[in-house]
Order: sequence, then structure tokens, then C-alpha cells
Amino acid sequence: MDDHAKGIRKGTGVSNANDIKADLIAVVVAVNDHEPRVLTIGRANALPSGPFELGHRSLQSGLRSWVEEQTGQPLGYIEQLYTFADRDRVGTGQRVISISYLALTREEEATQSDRRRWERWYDYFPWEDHRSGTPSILSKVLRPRLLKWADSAGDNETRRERRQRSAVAFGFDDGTWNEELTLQRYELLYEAAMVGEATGGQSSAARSVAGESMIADHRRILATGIARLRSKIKYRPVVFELMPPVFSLLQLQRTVEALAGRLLHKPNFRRLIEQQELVEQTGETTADTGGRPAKLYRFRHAVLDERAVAGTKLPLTRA
Amino acid sequence: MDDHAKGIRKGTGVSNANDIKADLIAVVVAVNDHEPRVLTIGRANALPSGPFELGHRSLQSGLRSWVEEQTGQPLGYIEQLYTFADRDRVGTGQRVISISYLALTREEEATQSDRRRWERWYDYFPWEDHRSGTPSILSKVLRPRLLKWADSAGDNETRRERRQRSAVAFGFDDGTWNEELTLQRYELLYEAAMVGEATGGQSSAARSVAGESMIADHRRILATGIARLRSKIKYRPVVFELMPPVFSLLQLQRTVEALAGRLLHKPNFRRLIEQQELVEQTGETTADTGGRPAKLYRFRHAVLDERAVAGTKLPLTRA
DNA sequence: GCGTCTTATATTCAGGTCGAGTATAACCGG
DNA sequence: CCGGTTATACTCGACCTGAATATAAGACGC
Repeated sequence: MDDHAKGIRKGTGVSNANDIKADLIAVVVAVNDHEPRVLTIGRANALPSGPFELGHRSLQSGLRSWVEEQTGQPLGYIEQLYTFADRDRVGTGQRVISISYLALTREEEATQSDRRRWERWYDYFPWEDHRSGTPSILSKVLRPRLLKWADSAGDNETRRERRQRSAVAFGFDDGTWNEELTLQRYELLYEAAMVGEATGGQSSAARSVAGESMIADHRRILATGIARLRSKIKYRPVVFELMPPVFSLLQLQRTVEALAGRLLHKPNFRRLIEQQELVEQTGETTADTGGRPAKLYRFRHAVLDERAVAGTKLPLTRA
Repeated sequence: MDDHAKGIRKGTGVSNANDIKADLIAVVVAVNDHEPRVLTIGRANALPSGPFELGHRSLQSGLRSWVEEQTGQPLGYIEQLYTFADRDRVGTGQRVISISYLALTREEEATQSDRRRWERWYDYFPWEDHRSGTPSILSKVLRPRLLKWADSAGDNETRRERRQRSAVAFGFDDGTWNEELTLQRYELLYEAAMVGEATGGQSSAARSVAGESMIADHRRILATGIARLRSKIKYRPVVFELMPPVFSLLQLQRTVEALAGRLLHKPNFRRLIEQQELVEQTGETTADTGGRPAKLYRFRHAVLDERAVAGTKLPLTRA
């Protein structure tokens, strides 16, 4: 298609001291068995990633080829997350820019293999899953240790500010849990040296209380992806990227709940989905659910053309 | 503060064929005299930009120093827009990554100088300003030419799809104008070769109908910044970054209207601002407005701590 | 100094959205 | 055929939001 890329001759680039490298990093998400999962390579607790190269037609296609090479997983929906520059790595004097992406893929394609592992989100972030009530780790471990950290500050103003930030991010004072603050919460725990990455990984105590660690800043990138996805499902119909072609409304609800980490009000969820005309009936039903057979639906791809913004605004409620 | 940065020795970096350059590009916005403006360098119709260098502590600080060096303008609020990779530029065989940012600054600091110019948004995007009704250019020029472009497609499906996209982005069919679709609209006009950048700048006719051009893809980046800002003022209190320390509620409303490119319902705007407790009275009034003196307000910086998400959801209405 | 103009500020009303609860329908397994 | 289980339908009230109207306070001309 594009003869431009072929014309690149390796090594003709003029390099100088300001040249840098760019890494592409992917947060690939699927929902399996009511559990949101992230794609990792091997047992290294690392996200798939690789350098942006001359042969790549674009950043996105570079990302796709790295993920496919490392894990065999083809990617569908992709969106950019964030670009940041690391401090120079281990004294090479060269900077590395990391460009991170969020990718969504379907359950059926998300099979295990020796090259890839699908790890549960909430193994890395145990405090983020509120589907069976507020996790006890919040009040029993995180809250006291965050308070201790706040009070260990030198001046009064810092103490007040740390308590304030913790209370807002974790909903300590008013009991209000905002599922979109995943990144802020992780950053607080990092600052307070309560996650493995911040303590150099030597503290197994920290690791057990504050979830599984990942290499480098990959867990922070995962937190960014989770936060973005939790926010986006409320105003764009991206959930359907994670669904099989045909599904029941309860399956859809369970998927949204898995991502948001909280339960939803069933009648309101149905009302919202139906009145937005995001789905249409297939005419078939399934009896797999135990009770009355559920009607099956499929996503109306047409809405992507019809409307610029098709919200899925999920009702943010308890059950 | 940070001894890490000092440790970088120039020239020790190992360069190879996959090394690249990274450009930092800034969309700096201020609102002056009820007109949203963007900072450009000289009369070149170019956004301030420069390469990310080893000496830069971070991407953001690199951006700040480039903008300040090129325009003398110090930056306050900054947020990342998007990162993209150009096709290789003029056969050097080297790729360039562009990292774009949106910056907001205050009116008083936005004075002209010989190095910088504050250009009006709507000189580049005349069809985006709906404050005095729907611009006639929409129905008189853009709509017929977009339809012609749609019908010039080879197959039926492409024609249908082009008409559909145009209608949604510009609100042709239902008259619904969505001010957040600035980028989609620009991209459509680009595809239809109705903007100067797409025709190599030789067509002065295209230039006069579809706004002032900019170099390279800077106008597209500006469109991205406008879209982001128009979206963000609805759920984050970023408008105040553009306001003087003390202001009346009507001044605030006029600023929001300038950004959104549409008029708002006055009583509802006041109600929303007040009930969200975003501002507090200074106790003073101003008689500069001609009628009854207006109370003056200031932004309550405390809300940034108190709440994680402080919405400014502006009522999207006509006057 | 008084009426009029202009803008600021306050109040009211109706339709829609949203959280929450309750009722009915359909299939299964014994 | 009856209780258990899940699906689907309907209802209610609080609150949000678009829209219009009413009142207050200064400026200005005569």
C-alpha cells in the first residue's frame, strides 16, 4: 500500500546526542469469567512492549506487531494512554520515551498460551474490587498505614495535605468510593512506600498487603489504563469490544461491573442500555442461566456512525 | 533538588538506526477581549515547538523552556494532548515523534511582543464560532462542497459514509451542533481538500473559505487542543486558569462562551457555578459593566483538594 | 431629582434523568 | 405442579436542567 516505508534505508539516519529511543507499551484488556484481565509476557509480570522502529508504519502498527510477536495476541481496539520520559536508564546517558496504549480484545481470543498470561487486574490492585463490598484491606491495612505515613511528615501543612489526599482518593471520610481514581490511589501508595516497586521489591510484607508488583513502572501504566477504561465506559460504547458477538443483558452488566469494580442496579442498567438503542435483539434466547431464558442481543454497530457520542453512562449505584 | 539530571554526560549515548527525534509542540491558549487566542511564533503561523533534549528534566519542562525561549511566554497549566509519529521527513530516513501539549495562561500575561503573536482561534476555524448564530459559511460553502466531495466517491458505500460523517460532524441533517467535534470537522475538510494544508497551499480560494492555514500539521494540533478544552471545561474547573484573579460571573460566562463558541443561558450558568461552590465573593463590586454593579468573585482553590472531580458542567444552551 | 436604560440578581415552573423499590413472567428440577 | 431462580416490566420520588419571568441597583439624560 504505502511505498514510503519501503524507501527507508537503514543506517542513513543522522544521529546525534539528542537522539532518543521510544518504547511502545500495551495494556491489553479482556474480560474472562467475570474477571478483568491484563495480558502479560511470560511470568515476568511485565506488559508487552518494544521499541518503535524505522520499519513501523505508525506508532499503532508498531505496537500491534510487538504485542503479536511477544504474545501471539492480535489487537482490535486501540487508544493512546500517555507519553512520558524516563530518567536516563542505568547511566547510558540516553533518554527513553515511553508511549503507552490501551487495547481491548474479546474473551474468546483471550486464550492462554506459553508465551502469554492473562492476569487478573485485582491481583495487582486488590483494593480496587468492590463488587462484594468494601475490601477489608482498605480499613484494616491501607487506611492506618496511610495515616501513619501522613503523620510522619515534617511540617503540619504536609500532614494535612497527605491526609486530605488519602481521604479523597480512598473515600475514607465520607465513604464515597470513586472507581475512577485508580491512578491517584496507586500513586499515593507508591509515595507512602506501600507497594513493592517503591521499596525495591525487597519487602515481601509490602508486596502481600498492596498487591502483586510489576517490573519498572508497568503497574502504574496498568493503573492508568484501568482508570481510563473505567471512565470511558460511561460515555462511549467501548464495552462491546470486550463482549462476544452475542450476549444477554446480564452478561453485559456483569462485564461492566467487573471493569468498574462495583455492582450496578439491574433494572436501571437495562433501561439505560435499551433506551440508548445500543443493542438489538437477535431473536434467540439462552437457557444457560438457570432461570427464565434470557433474550440475546448484539451490538448495533450502526450507532458508531449515527451518533458522534453514544454514551453508555452506566448507573453508578450499589445493588 | 535532583542530582540525577546532572549525571547525564553529553555524547555518551549509544546511537543506532532506530534512534529518533522527539518534538514538543504547544497549543498555548488565552482569552482576551472575549476572543480565545493561540500563541504563535512570529508571523509564520506556527505553534511554538522544539526538540526534546538531554538537558530537559522532563517532557513538560522541555516544553516550557522552548515556549519561553521562542516567545518569552511563561506557562502555567499544562496537559498532554497526543503523541504521533510523522512519516519520515524529506528522506532523511529518520523518524520524528511529535508530542503535543495544551497550555492555559492568563489574559494579563498574554501581551503581544515582536516574538509572539496571539492569533484568534476563529481566524483558523471560522465555522467553529456560533456565538452570533450559525455561521453562514456552513450552509453556503462547506455543506455544498462536502456534498460534492461525497458524491465524487467511486462506490455507493463510500458516498453514503461520507455524507453520513459530514452530517454528524457539522449537524447538517438535524441542526444539532456539537462543539466538541472540532477535530473531526477539520479532518473532514482536510480529506475533502478544502483546507490550505491539503492542497499544498497553492489554492488561495480554499484558504479564504476554510480559514487561515498553518505550517505542517499545526492546525490539526490546534483543532485537537480546542476539542480537548471544549470537552474539559464541562467537567473540570480549568476555565479559571484563563481568568484574572478576580472577576464577575458574566465575565466568567463570556469566557466559557468564547471557548465553547456558543452562548449560554445566564440564570442557569449562575446557578451552576454557585451551587458547585467553585467561587467565593471578594466582597467588592465593579461598575464597569454599565448597569447594576456586579459582585466580584475569586476561584476557590480549595476545591482542587476537596473534590477529586469538580465539574463545571456548563449548560449547553442557546440564550 | 426623576424617569428610563442597562445590567445584576432572585425565583419559579415543567420536563427529563436517575436512583431505588416492587411486581410479574418464564423456565427448571424435583 | 410447586418452589426456586432468573428475566423482564412497571412505578415512584428526588434531583437536575432548560427556560422564562420578576425584582434590584446603579448610570445617564433632561
